[in-house]
Amino acid sequence: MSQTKMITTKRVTSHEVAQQAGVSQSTVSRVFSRDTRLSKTTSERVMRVAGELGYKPNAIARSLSTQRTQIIGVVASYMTNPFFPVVLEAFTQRLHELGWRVLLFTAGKSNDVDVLLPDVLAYQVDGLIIVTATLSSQMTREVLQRGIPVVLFNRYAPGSGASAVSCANDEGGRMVADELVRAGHTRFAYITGRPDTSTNVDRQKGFLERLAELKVTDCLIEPGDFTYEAGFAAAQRLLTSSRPPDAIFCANDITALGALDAARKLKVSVPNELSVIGFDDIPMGQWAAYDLTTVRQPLEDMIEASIELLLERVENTDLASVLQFLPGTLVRRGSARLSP
Amino acid sequence: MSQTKMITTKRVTSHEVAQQAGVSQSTVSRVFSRDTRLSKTTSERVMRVAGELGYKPNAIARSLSTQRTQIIGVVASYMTNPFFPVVLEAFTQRLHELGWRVLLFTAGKSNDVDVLLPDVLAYQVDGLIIVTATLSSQMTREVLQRGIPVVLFNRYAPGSGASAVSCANDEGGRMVADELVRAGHTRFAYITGRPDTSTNVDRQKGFLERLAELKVTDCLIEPGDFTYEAGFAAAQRLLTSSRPPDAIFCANDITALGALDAARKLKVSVPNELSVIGFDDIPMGQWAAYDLTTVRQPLEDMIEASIELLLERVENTDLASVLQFLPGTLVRRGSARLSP
DNA sequence: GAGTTTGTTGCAAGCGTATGCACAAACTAT
DNA sequence: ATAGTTTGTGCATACGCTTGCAACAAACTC
Repeated sequence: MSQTKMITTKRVTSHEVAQQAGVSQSTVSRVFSRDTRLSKTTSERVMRVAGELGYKPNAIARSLSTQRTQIIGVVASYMTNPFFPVVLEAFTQRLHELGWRVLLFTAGKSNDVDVLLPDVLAYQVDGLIIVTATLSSQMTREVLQRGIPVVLFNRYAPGSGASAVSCANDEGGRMVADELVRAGHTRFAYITGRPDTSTNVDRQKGFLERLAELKVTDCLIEPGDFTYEAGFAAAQRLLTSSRPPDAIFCANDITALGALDAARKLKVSVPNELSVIGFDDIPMGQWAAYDLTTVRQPLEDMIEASIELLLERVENTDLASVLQFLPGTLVRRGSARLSP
Repeated sequence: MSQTKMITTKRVTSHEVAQQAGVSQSTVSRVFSRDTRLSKTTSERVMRVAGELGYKPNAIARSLSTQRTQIIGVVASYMTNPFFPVVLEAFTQRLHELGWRVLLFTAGKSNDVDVLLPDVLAYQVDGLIIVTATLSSQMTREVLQRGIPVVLFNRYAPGSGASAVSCANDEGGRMVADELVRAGHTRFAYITGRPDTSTNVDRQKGFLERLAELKVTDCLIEPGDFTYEAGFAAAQRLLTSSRPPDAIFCANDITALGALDAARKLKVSVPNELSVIGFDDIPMGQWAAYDLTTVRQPLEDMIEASIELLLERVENTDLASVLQFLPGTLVRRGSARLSP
């Protein structure tokens, strides 16, 4: 069908460079793969000719030949939560610095992760980073069986065979409980994220466990889904109830911002009448309008760890999977009362 | 060096499927490229065997053979401005639906667009979408010379040979001027974005031109850079000056949010004492804390147009480049006074 | 029943690069 | 001078797939 005459396009290949430079194609190839045992003379001549012709090695052909694409697949979505774009940008940037390319996939309403995974695999990615959603265990198995290492970021699935890097979410939840109790709060609430995520489960678990240890039993659980809107609605429900809480821990920052705006709308004074604490430490938390107290995830370290874990396993497929939890730190700002 | 024994990994190729199914390799290939003239019998048998063996066509090999990678390169950065993540997600999603993959590149401090472009090219992308930053004209030329169509999103560079899709920014600026003047404002200000972007230039130009047409000459220009922090600082400077404006037009929404927070901090009542209007219509503008009046970019249409423009040119390299401007719409919310 | 058309499938030549092996030239050591 | 070593380059094949061309059997046509 599309038999358009390709008049202009003239891809320069290593053969042409070789011919112009009076060497063999293999020599050109060796020049570009920095093969040591090449005379400076030829090397330079080839480079010069290549430059003149505008030759760039064809990464696709190289991939086919080396059985390595130097491509990492990244699955990320929910870009309306500012946490993910920042993570994505950092990953892309860092991987690029290390000589890897990023093939981006976004899960969404129409396409589940499991649905788009075959496409990921078709492109022979050397490794896979999953920032949003989780793979079905069946899919994980299929991927790992092909010898493609997987790292889950900010989530984990023990026994799946996938490695994972996550914040120590339970510990974070405990820190928040400590902080709020120490500040003298008595009536607590937790606004959840999506209930099927390890992130939400652990934050909630740590929070409630620590509260129990401190002999606090008065904690409402209000359902949310990690969004601003859910946070707003949940906080509104809580604050207009017969016995409103004086401290709210939110499953993530964006939820907390929603909660803060609900408080503002209801003229509930923060932090005098109400403390709100989030989780993530997204840039917006620092904005004057919010000044959000939160648990900071050690993003840089988490990303660095993820990449290291992944690339190690790209090099050596036999390495066992690893779960890694990095500690968060409480960042005290204006949205939560301080202990006296 | 890395001569690890690949014990587990057994990539299934079309040859193996062919052998198992008792047909030739080409037949297997034809089955997977939906070649019509194949008997149902063989077709189904091949499919069944392929399923059993877990065969997926190797996209890399296919790319090499067809001279088409089905990969679109996307350059995007500044993920802290919520506008871009949303755009990126939409692009990725839509392109995936249409059977294309996205290779993501982020420009940044260390790597300019021009620096990472060679890498983009090495992977033989079939097309290029640039969401952030602009290419140097030299680079654009080099890309286009290779027959790789380029679409600039939300920015343009006339005469570069690259197509572009953008909001009618000047018209948007004019709409804002109209709205603010009609509401009875008299002392205006514009907080700029990065001055070297078409986006900023056009919004400013339209705004000022329309003000001039309406016989308004009193408009301060305060430098910004499309960030919250710059908006906050600029608004603070403006509002604490000897003769503060009563209406501020911001180069984009995130700047406007900063301006609103500055006003809040300085106890300047919005919209009574001050109107603020942004540009983009990011989701956060709807939040209760801001309720931002703004010019909405027709994102869906812009993305659809970009993709159409790009894919057209992937099919037919000879098509001339096109600049396309889609009209924005004023979204009236609470941050700007309404006309009486 | 010979000639023609139609529908299926196989053969084989690429696509652009990497790399083991062979070999010539230039040294080093006897 | 000879044998052994090092250094630099080319040859040829492989990577997994697509696709033009040809082969062939089956189904028609007259």
